[in-house]
Amino acid sequence: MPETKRKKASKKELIIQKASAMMRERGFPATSMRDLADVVGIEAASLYNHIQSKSEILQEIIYRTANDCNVHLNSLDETKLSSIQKLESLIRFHVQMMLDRFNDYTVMINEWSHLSDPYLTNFITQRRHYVQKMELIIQQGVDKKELKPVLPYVTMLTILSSVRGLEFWHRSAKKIDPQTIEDNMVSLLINGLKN
Amino acid sequence: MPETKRKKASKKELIIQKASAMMRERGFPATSMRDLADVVGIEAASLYNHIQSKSEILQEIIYRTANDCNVHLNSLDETKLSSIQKLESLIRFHVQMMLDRFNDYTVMINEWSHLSDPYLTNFITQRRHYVQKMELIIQQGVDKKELKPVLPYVTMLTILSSVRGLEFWHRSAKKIDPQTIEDNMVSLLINGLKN
DNA sequence: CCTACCGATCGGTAGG
DNA sequence: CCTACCGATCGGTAGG
Repeated sequence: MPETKRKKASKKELIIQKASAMMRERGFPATSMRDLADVVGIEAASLYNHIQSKSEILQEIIYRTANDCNVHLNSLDETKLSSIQKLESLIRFHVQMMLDRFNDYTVMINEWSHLSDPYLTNFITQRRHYVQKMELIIQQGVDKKELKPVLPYVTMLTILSSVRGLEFWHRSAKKIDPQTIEDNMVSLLINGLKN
Repeated sequence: MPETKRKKASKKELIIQKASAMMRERGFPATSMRDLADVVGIEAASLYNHIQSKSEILQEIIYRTANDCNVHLNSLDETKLSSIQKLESLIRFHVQMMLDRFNDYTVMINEWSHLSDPYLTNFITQRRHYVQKMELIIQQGVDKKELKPVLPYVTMLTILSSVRGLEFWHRSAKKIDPQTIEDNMVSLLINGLKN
């Protein structure tokens, strides 16, 4: 029955969305299924008609988000952008993920260690590949003299960490608009890299 | 009896040190007093002869670490360093905190939200003052044309976040030595700021 | 510093 | 989707 299935799917989405907000705020271990059920508006036991376990929720949030990051990074391969343009695209993409999908993105970078195997191991592998591809882009920029002779590893860390820092901005009441934040971060990081 | 007191104090230190390592790894909520007691080598109930509560351990770790940061920042007021030199000193101090006192520093920046009031409110206030002083240093550098016309808020976030990113480096098996990491981060950030 | 134990809460299941 | 409930584990205390 499509109707039933659609309703179920959307209820599952609601659960995951509320869980994402709660896990971002309190962290995975401090998020109880009873509190989650409360904000969804059902009893704790009823959650299990839509999801299999608390762990499954975390897996869904993290794997979807990680997948979107991978898709973006891979799409850069098929472009003819310069290294510096690729880096700018990466920075803008991550800033937008942090701002537009705040809960999911923050849960991914803060709570991944609470995944259980084999999902934990798989995530770590995915992330290793991701940062290696980023480092390769930076290395190519250095080789072509587009970038200063920076260490790709340190540069990659600095870029991803700076975006992560926007979590702090997001929580605060600062009245700087998102586009200004994005542009400033791009120029600060890119200026430190340009040759 | 000084002897007894000294012994007790050192046992308390041992408990806090082991707790710091465990809370860094798993987070505060996922750190159980029974697991902590195991690595200390006593029964869970015996922990309470040395500490008052699980919360007290978190408070001790965070307040000591925050205090050291405040002391360093305040010491800059009494120097005649330029804005850029002050920023470099700040970056080096935080990198060293992250590398030398990895557990404590990481617990502070990742687990502070699990403090309970009034410690939580007090910590947030302290942190707000800290970042405001940092922003003032950056603003002064902009005013004196030592720095590019960056936004102090975004710049402060970028610096602190970049240091936080070293947590990732610390966990990895990268064979870059600490001094190289520190120097690279200083040059990457300072080069992006210099006028 | 231990044994013994408390009430509360956890993730999850049975059965309807 | 609910009521009723499970065993496990939590932070912490009493008493010695």
